[in-house]
Amino acid sequence: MNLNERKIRILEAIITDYIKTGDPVGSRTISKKYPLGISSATIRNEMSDLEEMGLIHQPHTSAGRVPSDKGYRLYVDRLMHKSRLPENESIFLRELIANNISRIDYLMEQTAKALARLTNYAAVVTEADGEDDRLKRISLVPVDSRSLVMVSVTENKKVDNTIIRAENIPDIDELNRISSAINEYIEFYGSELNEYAAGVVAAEFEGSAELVEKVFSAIFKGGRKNSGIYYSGVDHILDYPGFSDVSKAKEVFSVLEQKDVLHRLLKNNSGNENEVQIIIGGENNISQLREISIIKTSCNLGDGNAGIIGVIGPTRMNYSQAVSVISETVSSLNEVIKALIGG
Amino acid sequence: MNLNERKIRILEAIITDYIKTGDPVGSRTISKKYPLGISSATIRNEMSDLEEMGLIHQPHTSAGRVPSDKGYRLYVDRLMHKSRLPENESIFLRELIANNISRIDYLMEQTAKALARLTNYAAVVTEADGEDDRLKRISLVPVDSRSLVMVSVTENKKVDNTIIRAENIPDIDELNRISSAINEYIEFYGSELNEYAAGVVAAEFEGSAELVEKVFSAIFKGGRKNSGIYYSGVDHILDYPGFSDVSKAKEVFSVLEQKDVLHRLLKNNSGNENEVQIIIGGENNISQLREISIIKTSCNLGDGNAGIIGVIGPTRMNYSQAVSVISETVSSLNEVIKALIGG
DNA sequence: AATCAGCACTCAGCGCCAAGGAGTGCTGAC
DNA sequence: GTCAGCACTCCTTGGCGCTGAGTGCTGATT
Repeated sequence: MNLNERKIRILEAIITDYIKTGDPVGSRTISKKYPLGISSATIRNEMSDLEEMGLIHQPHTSAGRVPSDKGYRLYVDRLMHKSRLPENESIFLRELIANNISRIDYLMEQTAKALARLTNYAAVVTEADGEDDRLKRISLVPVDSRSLVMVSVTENKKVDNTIIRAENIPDIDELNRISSAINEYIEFYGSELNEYAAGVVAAEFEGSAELVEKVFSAIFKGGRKNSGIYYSGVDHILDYPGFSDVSKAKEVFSVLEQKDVLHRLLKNNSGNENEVQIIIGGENNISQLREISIIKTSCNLGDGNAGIIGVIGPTRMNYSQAVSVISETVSSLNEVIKALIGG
Repeated sequence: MNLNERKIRILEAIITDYIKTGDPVGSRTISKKYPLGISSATIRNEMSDLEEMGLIHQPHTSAGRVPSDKGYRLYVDRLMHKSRLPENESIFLRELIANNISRIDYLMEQTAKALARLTNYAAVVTEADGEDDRLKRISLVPVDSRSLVMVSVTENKKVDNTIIRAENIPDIDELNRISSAINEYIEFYGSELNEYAAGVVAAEFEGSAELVEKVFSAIFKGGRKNSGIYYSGVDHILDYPGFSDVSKAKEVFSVLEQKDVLHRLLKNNSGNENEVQIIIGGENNISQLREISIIKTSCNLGDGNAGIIGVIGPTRMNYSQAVSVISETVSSLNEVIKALIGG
C-alpha cells in the first residue's frame, strides 16, 4: 500500500483537527471542513488504509479516527510547518533572559516559567550533565570560625559550593595560600590528582592539615551528580486529554519526581547542538509516559553552561507551537548572551 | 450548650473513624465500634448538638457526619495523642541527614523526600528567609577570562553566588586584594555601605574599576529574594480525598508553584523555635487550599541556617502521625548537626 | 429528665434500559 | 475510482426505580 499525496492530506487533516478539537475525527468532518474535493465515502476508504498502515486508529468502532504515535511522527517530520511566535512574546522572552543572566538558577527557573506560560504545557529546564568535566580551580571562603565553603569551578565553568567543617579555620591569607597551593596541584595533575598531593599539601600547611585533608576529600568526592531541575506549569498536566483520570496523572507526576529518570530522558542524544528533538508518546520507553510527548533541545545558559530546555505535553499537543516557542527561547538565549558577554 | 465529656468522646470517635476510613460516620457506626455505652439514638442527639456547635457537619441529609475545620482544631489542640515513630524510620532519617550534611541543597531535597515518604503526603522544605540578614564578606573567584563568581556570606551564614562579567579580569592575587579591600568596607560600614565606598575602591584599583563597580552593584542588589523550595511527593495530592476531581487538584498545584505565596504560608508566625504548627483547612486564607492542612516547623539546617519543613496534606489527614514525623525530623536534624559540628 | 427502640423519611449511588447520535463498512450505480 | 445510500455498531445521555445508610422525631421506659 503506498502513501500517496491524498492519503497524506487526509492524515494531515485528521491530525490538525484532532490537535485542535481533541475529538476523534470522522470522515464527514473532514469532507466538510477540509476542501479535498472528495466525498466522505472515499475518505473512509483512505482512512481504512491509513489505519492499516498504523498511522491512525479508532478508539472503538463507530468512533472517528485518532492519530497514532507513528502518525504524529510522520506529521512532525514531514508535514508540520513552523509557526512564528508573536512579536510581544519574543520580546518578553528576551527581556526575561536579560534580567536573569547573572544568576544561573534564576535564569533556569524563569525560563521554565516562561516556557510553561507560552505553551500551556509543563516545562522543564536543567543543566546538561557535564560528563567529562574536570575540576579547574577551587577557592576557600570562610563562613565562621568552624566552617568554610569550598567553591569549585570546572573546565566547563560550572560553579559549585561545598561546606567544609574543621576545628581550626585559618585566616583569609592562609586560606588563600592553601587554595593556591591546591590549585597548583589541580592544574598540574588534572584528573590524576590523588592522595599523594593531599599528603604533600597537608604537610606543607601542618597547622591546617585536617582542613586540607577535608578539602581534598571533597574534591575527590566530586561535584553534584544530578544538577537541579526546574519545573513550571506541572498543573497543566491535569488538563491534558486522557489525564482527567487521576491515576494516570499520578503516574506522570511520580516519574517527574525521579530526577535520574528525567535526566536520562532529557539528555541530548542527537549530538547536534541546538537542534529541537521531539519524542512522541511511547517513543520514550517509560510506560508511565506513553501518552506524553517531549520537545526539547540543548541550549546555552551563559558562560559556557549548557542546559536543556524542554516542554512536556500530551501526545496530542500543538507540536508546531511548542517547537516554535522552544526554538525562539534558544535563539533568545543565544542572542542575549552574545550581546551581553560578547562573541 | 456545653461541651461535656460525652460529646468530646463522640467527637473524638467521629474524627478517629473519619481519618481512618474517609467515610462520613453515622451514629450506628459509633455505637457499634466505640464502647461508649450509649445507644445510637442518644448519639444522634449529641451529634445534632455537635453540629449546632459547628464541630461537625453533614455532607447531605441521610449521610453521616464529617469533622469541620473547627472540629479538627479542637482535636489537634486537646484530644490528639502523639504517636511514636518506628525505630527503623528514625534511624533512616538520621542517616539520611548525616549523609547530606555537607550540601545544604541536597540536605533540603533529601529531607523533603524523606518527609513525603514517611507521611505519604506532599512535603516541602525551604530556607527561612533571613529578613534582617546582613552581608558579612565576599570573595571573588575567577571563572574564565571574562567572568567571575562573587561568593557572598551573610551574618546568618547564608552563602550565595552571583556571576559577574567584565572585560578584564585581573589575576587571583589582585582579586584577593580587591575582595579584602571591599571586605574592609563591608565590615566598617555594615548596612550603611554605599556608592562612596564603591568609588574609593574603584579608584584604588583603577585597572579594574569596571569590575569593582559591578561587584558593588551586585552587593547593593542583594542576594536571593526567595530561596529555593524543595518539594517531594506532590503526586500524593491526587490521592487526597476530594481531589479525585481534577480541577481542585489543579488549583492546589498552581498555588504550590507560586513561591511567594508558599513562603508567606510557611513563615514562622508563632515565633517559637522548633514548635510544630498546624494550619487546618480554611485557616490558611487561601481559597484554593481550603481543603488542605499544613503541618510545619522551623528547623536547623546546620551552620546556623534556619529552615522550614512542612507537610501538606488533606484536612482529613493523620495529624498525629504527621506531627510525629515532623518532630522526629527536627530533632534528628538537631542531633546530627550537633554531633557533627559540635556544641 | 435522660435514654432509647421504633418508625417514617430523605437521599446518594447503582444498575438498567431506551433513545439519540456519530461514525463506520459495504453495496451497487455511475 | 468515486460516492450516495443503508444497515449496523456502540458510546453517551437521561430517566427510572431500587437499595441502603443515616437521620429526626415520637413515645415508652427507667
